[in-house]
Amino acid sequence: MADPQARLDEMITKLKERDHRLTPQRMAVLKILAANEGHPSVEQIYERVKADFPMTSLATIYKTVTLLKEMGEILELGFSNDGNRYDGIRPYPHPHLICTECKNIVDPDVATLSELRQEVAQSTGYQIVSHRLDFFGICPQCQEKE
Amino acid sequence: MADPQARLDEMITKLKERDHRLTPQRMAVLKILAANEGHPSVEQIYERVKADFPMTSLATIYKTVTLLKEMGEILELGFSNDGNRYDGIRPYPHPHLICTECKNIVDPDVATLSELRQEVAQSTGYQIVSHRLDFFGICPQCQEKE
DNA sequence: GTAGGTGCAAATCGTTTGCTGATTC
DNA sequence: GAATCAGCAAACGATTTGCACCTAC
Repeated sequence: MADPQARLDEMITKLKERDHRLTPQRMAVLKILAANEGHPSVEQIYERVKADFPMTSLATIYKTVTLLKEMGEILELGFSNDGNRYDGIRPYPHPHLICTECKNIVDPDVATLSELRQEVAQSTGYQIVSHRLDFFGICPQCQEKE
Repeated sequence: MADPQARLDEMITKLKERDHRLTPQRMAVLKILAANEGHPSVEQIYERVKADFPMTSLATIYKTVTLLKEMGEILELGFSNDGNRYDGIRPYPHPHLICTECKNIVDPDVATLSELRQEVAQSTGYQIVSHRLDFFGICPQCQEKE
């Protein structure tokens, strides 16, 4: 499930099932989201798409991202300050590790997470639907720079 | 540490130490944050303060909240959609449980959380500075309404 | 008296929306 | 050919800022 090409094909299939069209711009956005390098922001996607299609507008990126989000094909990491970030390769809740210096985002392995959800559900009576777990820190590269 | 009055006194002390003043509006904001009922938003604080001081402006609420945030006396829960929410009684990272229906926020007890941080730090080499853990679900009251 | 605070209005920034003309299927 | 999409500009909502007046200390 971490194969960008397979993920891209899957997204394309899902779009066609819903009678959505594959324009060159949209294709470029899909590729970037499926690659998921550093969990890009809309602005970053925009810059990369403009390299191939200089006419592209920000609104188009937003529209495609919103569509994929509604389809559940990408995971949105919302931030109240900076812009939101997106994960197109693992569109389900999972922990993230965010470098506060370079703003890169990676996926750490966390073994004991599902226990946490159960623990909270049992002790509170809530019906847990989703979760969000972010760790903030300084990545090894940025530590060296200091 | 969950005593609103003690927390209020502590905030007042911290403000005076920094040569900040205690205006009636600011006092009202502090009280609401120290009570921490449901982790209020700026808008909610504004509405409650206006009950006592109708002249109060939103900007003043924002300025006080920003000041307290910078002083580390309140915890900000940023949300990219809805407005941010604040915790004035436990101004350090801890898990939250958010009802997606009524938007209320409570603090669940989670035992195994500190292990998680260590696990991530060790396996990634990051210097973990902070974290954020949110669970989204439907609270018992809202479950009954359905 | 003075540093700091308040209230107002305007500015900001990420995101959304309305519309018109173009494009995919 | 028709439904969908792209691009542009205007609208939006939460938050911030600039500034003149005010007030706690």
